[in-house]
Amino acid sequence: MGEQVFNITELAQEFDITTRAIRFYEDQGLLEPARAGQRRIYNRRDRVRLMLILRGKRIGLSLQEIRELFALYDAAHDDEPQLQEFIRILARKEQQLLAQMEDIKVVLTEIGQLRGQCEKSLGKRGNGHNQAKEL
Amino acid sequence: MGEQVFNITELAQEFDITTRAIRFYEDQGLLEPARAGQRRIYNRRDRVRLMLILRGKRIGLSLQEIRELFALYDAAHDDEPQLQEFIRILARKEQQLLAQMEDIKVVLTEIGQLRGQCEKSLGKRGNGHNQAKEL
DNA sequence: CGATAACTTGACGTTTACGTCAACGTCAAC
DNA sequence: GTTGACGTTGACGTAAACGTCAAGTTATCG
Repeated sequence: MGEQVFNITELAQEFDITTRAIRFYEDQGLLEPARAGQRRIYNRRDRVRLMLILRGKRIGLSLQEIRELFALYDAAHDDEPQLQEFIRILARKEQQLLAQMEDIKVVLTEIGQLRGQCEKSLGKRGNGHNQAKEL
Repeated sequence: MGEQVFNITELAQEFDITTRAIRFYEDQGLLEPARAGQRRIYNRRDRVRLMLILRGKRIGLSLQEIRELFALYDAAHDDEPQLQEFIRILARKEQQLLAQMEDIKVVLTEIGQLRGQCEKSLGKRGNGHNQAKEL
């Protein structure tokens, strides 16, 4: 009934990051793996944390923000002011994410239009001087 | 019939950035405003460029990527290989953006769930030891 | 036992995107 | 004419997120 564990290179390979990055996250207080001697041993919970870190990064959170969210989440279960603060942070981030999604939609639309234009001008080649609007 | 122009502080205020940032974008080859003596004069086209720069940043493009896209867009009208490259870059970025939107959706969903939990535990207070699942 | 591989802890270097002076130019207002 | 307000060009500083050695430790294989 031994719990499943991982070493640092396994995690690095699984998530396609460097071991240096993983140690850096630990330096920043985002991970606290157990040790066997001086070597780091990661359990499933550590692995989940790492996944959360990486997803946080993908949506534009800084490591500091991720750490704050971890800390608040840990504290939020029995401290009401912390819990309120947690909710506020989440709401604020939600607004940022929604705004970002709007930007992304706009850009995707424009990409589609531009690609349409490109392929058209590839088809009827040789006109060479499309009027470039305003950019 | 003089064209509408702006100076650097006007643009800085309008877009809530510093003049330093605007000059930095020029250093990086993203803007080329006219000059009146040594002072910079921005026209509507410069202003649109600045808007594009800022939107590019908001969706996670580096200044270098933005510059490349500008350059490719400029060249793409009469150079077919450039145009193909342009399309490839746009397609790649589109995939990144779609993946990012997926991440954002997941996080927004979780934020909603967490907020629900928070408000519930605020209502029926005093149980103090919610089982924190896996985080 | 020695070699090799994998891991460890510093320590310093790097890139991006500006911030922050310093020192100077210029133009209108007093 | 000088005093601000605003603008300019360097030059150096900074924070985030690692990369890149260097030098030592531990485990394992033959």
